[in-house]
Amino acid sequence: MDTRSAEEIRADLSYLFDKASQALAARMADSLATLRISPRDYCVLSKAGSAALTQGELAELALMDKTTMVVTLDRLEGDGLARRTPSPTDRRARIVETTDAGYSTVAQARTVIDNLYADVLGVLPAEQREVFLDALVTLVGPDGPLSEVEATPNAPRRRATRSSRTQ
Amino acid sequence: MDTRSAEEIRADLSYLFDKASQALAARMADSLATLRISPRDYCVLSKAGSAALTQGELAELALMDKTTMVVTLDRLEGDGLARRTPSPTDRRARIVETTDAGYSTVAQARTVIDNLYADVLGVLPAEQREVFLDALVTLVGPDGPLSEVEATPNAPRRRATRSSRTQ
DNA sequence: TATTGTTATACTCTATAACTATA
DNA sequence: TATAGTTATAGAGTATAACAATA
Repeated sequence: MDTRSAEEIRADLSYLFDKASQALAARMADSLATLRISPRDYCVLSKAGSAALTQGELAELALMDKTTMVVTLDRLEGDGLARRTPSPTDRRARIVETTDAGYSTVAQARTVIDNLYADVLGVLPAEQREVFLDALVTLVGPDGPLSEVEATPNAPRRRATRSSRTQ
Repeated sequence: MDTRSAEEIRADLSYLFDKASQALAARMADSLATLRISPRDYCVLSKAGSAALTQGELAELALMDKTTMVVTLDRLEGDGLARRTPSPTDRRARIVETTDAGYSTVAQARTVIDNLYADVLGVLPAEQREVFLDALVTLVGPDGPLSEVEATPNAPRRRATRSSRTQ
């Protein structure tokens, strides 16, 4: 797979983070697939459960676009895990509620995820595990060098006009 | 940004890895943009430099599709950083060479990346830094729980036939 | 006029299929 | 027949624009 030496790989922080992130995401998706939901479904469902939020509020909380939320809720509602109820105070808005089946799925998902994290972090001795997590929180936390996700997520994503379609 | 408590965030391994990976990728892209290249450009350019590889070999080494390599090399060649030369032994194949400008850019990029990594890891005390990197290598390494990227990268990505276009 | 949720659609990214020229 | 590189394009994901109903 990788023809580089162990030292070279250890020095490649981007590779280490990317691989860790992707591999864990893949295992997470596989695990949650047994419950017929995606990681995003879990994210939305678990956040919707407690509070009575509108779609827009939920989208903001889950850091996704409102149009992506529409698609996600369409599927969750179709699968009987969530429900859209008209807001009593604003006839434009719709409150997202988790169904009983949804609560059950979220509970099972929590167990699945806990087991996954335990399995992954279990390979590290307890002491090293704590140091590792502390370091990760330091890097990613509000004052850390990996705090911001800002800038250049992809490309401008602007709609093409006749004049901008130069490339 | 994140309304969760510090403990909740510390317990969310997916979030920590995703944010670390994305934030570092963003900083990397920003840094390399000053040299007018993308992270992928650097990856290809640095691997092409030493050996005299064909496009296909280079694509395999860089873990990308040969069609993606074509697009990448089109741009690198257009920018005068790489060159395609006919293979002396196989008239179908083309050897990828790094130009003098390409070598210069790679050298500058290495410095930029080294500085970035030093800046990021510099927030950790030396001892913690070593424990952290050891742990990361353990998790991601060949015998670790985050070794494989396998399975379900996205969706099947098969061309639609009349019968499969059910969804 | 501004905002909520929806629909339609455009843009990026990446990979599959088909093609040309060799082997 | 099989393979290297190319081109065309499909598929997935996600965001922008426009719209209807309501504030």
